[in-house]
Amino acid sequence: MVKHIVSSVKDEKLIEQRREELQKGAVSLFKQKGFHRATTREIARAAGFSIGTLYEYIRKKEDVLFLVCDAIYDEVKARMEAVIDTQETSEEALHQAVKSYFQLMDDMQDEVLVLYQELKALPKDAQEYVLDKEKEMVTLLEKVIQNSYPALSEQELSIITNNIFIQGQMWGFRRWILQKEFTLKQYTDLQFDLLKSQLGQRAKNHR
Amino acid sequence: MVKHIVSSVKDEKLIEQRREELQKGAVSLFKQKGFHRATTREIARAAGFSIGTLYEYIRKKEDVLFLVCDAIYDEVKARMEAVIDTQETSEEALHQAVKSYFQLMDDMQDEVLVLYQELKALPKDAQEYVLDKEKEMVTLLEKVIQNSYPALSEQELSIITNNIFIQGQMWGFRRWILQKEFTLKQYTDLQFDLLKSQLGQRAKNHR
Amino acid sequence: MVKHIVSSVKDEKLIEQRREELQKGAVSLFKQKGFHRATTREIARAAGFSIGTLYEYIRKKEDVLFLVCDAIYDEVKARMEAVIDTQETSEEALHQAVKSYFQLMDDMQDEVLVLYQELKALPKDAQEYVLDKEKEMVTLLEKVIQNSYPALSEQELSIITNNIFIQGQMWGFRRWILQKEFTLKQYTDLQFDLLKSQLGQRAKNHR
Amino acid sequence: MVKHIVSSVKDEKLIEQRREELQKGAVSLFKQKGFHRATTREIARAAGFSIGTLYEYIRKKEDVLFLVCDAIYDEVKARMEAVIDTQETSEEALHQAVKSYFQLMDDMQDEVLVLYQELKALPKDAQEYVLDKEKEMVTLLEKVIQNSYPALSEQELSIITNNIFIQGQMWGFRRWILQKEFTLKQYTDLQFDLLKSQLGQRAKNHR
DNA sequence: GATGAATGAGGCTTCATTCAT
DNA sequence: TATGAATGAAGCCTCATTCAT
Repeated sequence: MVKHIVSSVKDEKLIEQRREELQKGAVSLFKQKGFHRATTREIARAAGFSIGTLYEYIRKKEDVLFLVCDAIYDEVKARMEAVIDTQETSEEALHQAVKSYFQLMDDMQDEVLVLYQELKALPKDAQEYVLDKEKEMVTLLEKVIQNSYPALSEQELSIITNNIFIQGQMWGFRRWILQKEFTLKQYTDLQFDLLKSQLGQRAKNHR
Repeated sequence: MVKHIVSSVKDEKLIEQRREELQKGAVSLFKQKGFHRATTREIARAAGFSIGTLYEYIRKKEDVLFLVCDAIYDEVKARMEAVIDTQETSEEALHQAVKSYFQLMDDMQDEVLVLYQELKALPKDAQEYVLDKEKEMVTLLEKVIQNSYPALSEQELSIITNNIFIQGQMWGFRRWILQKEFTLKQYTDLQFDLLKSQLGQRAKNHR
Repeated sequence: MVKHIVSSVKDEKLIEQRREELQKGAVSLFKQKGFHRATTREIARAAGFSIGTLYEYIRKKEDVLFLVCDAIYDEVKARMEAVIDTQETSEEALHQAVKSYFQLMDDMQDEVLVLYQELKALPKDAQEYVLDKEKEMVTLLEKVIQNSYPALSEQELSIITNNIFIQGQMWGFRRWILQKEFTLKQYTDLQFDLLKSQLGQRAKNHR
Repeated sequence: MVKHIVSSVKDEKLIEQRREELQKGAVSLFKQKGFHRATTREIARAAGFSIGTLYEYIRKKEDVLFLVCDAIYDEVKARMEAVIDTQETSEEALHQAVKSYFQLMDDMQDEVLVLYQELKALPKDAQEYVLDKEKEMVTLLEKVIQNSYPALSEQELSIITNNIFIQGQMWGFRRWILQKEFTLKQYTDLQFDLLKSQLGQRAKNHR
């Protein structure tokens, strides 16, 4: 459970449950109107409770945003961990990972969009807290790449991972252009091909 | 001049001038607080005139955002055109273009950030108008790449261009991670190296 | 027991007990923040029970104020009666009475302050009920003065008594000025001296 | 003009004027319902402007209370100064002063009541600021008394002045009892008589 | 009897926009 | 054309009170 946000309700189980309802509702609301345009009353209604009850579980409207961002990252991360094997060392494992990651980004485009748009509306400390979670996700990808191509220099590994990571996010974020030109499969295959060119090259160089 | 935004002032010269003051002020304001948190009064003050005068040159607060986004894209585009040679066909020309583009994204990180954050706050039609300008920028990069590597398939060209375009924007947008690990030069060199791996490979394949 | 406030609890003993806890907590709370700024939740907590339980013993927040004012007057009155002898007729008895009364006002400054500040927040009928208790206290003082100086006219007696009564209350209420200039003993002695001048004079006149 | 409260309006004259309207309306409102029960909208309406305009001249609801308290003290003080001659040394001058002061307290009972009830709702620093004004009023009375009875010790002078000051305020504050028993004239005459007894006595003692 | 989660009316305050000067 | 005072809709949040457990 998120320790950072104070609730006036005592029952921890209930807090967990209500906050989940809250996130669900809020994400779908923020997708439509964004955080700033959503009113607290709308947020409450979207979550299925009254404005009074909303404020039993948060202190400020901002807290909802934090909850949402936090939950999105948690879900993304959980699903990445479920789907990505950090032990395997084959090129095929990397292929799998990239496909899974891109699929995940496709599934969660709206959530990722919310993240991109609203993260900066959080107070600095909350931003950092949330971005730390992002780093863990990047690290996950990084491991997989390193397993398959252990010869990469630190910087090469880092920049390649970042590129992949970003390309996944952009699939949803720049859907207005990318999804017009490519299907997800095409996008995935093309990017993986390009990735292999880079990695193949690097592997040689470092041998 | 932007035709989309109505002003009650008649003198076109004046409109041009005032709107430039307006953009300048607004960008620096939006950098700090974002569009939603900036009040119209603050916008007016940042531009150096009164709230009443502000409303002589715009109709709604949203108009300011449009003006700003539009101006940013115009500036980015102008500077790209100034710096990128779409005639040259050498690999070196591409290298120059990438370096220049990344340098530009470094110069204008704050503006790009504003764009990323606030574009979605515009009404749909304004969004499209502005994104069309972005497409032109992408097209510019695309031409340079194609000049140097004419053998690329349409999709390869498109995705590679998009990747480069995005990597430039992310340099500023994800500065909290990228600029901790890399200097701009390192980032540029590494990305260009990776790009060459891809292009070299492709070039061969298609020959 | 106070008949005016309805409780949903049947057990009279319990009511008595809970209400005492309630008063104790509320007075100390009202001292700090005043009635209006104190929330019912804070009142409940200060009394040591839950918000639900609070509402078993009162009907409205206002009831708490009534309970508190009522209790304060009861305590003041009880302590005055314990300490003031209405039988004695000597000047010394009056001296004793004044000293005791001032001492009491010193002891209960905070309570008196609450009374002064919040009494007007009660509904009219409750105000009257409570002020009747105050009158009894004034009457007590009046008796003592009359015992010692039976020659005073009705109006003289009344005004002198009121003055003493007020001077006692003001010791606490205007502590920010009086308690900077005087110790309680000095204040008491000075006021008693002044009182004697008046009474001595009056006594002569009426003989 | 009160420097302590910020206004977003620039025209100082206007501020002065609007704030006066504000005080007038607010006092009469606070008389009826007290500060806490009066809503900001009621305050605005009582002053004759909209809620938006109200907030052009104050920052917080509390500011209204400050404005009101400050204005009351200013008026009381101005009227005392207009009516009390601090040069004269005759007993008659003192008589005049007391009569005028009591008359003033009669005229301004409601205002004084507001002061008594709500002063504690102000932030500490505002309280001090306002109470300093009260001290000046006490000082005024003190001078008159000292002029007529220069022989009084410092403490005697101080306590006697305080008593008079308080008796004036109480005439309005405890009207429910005092104004039932006395007319203003009676109250004034009786209190002045008592005062003379004290002063006469003291004068002798110190001669 | 005791608890505390749920409720929603209503309070305070902000701020985009208008309009008289 | 420029100004800035005026407006009020609408947002955020609190808190007295209720009621199911």
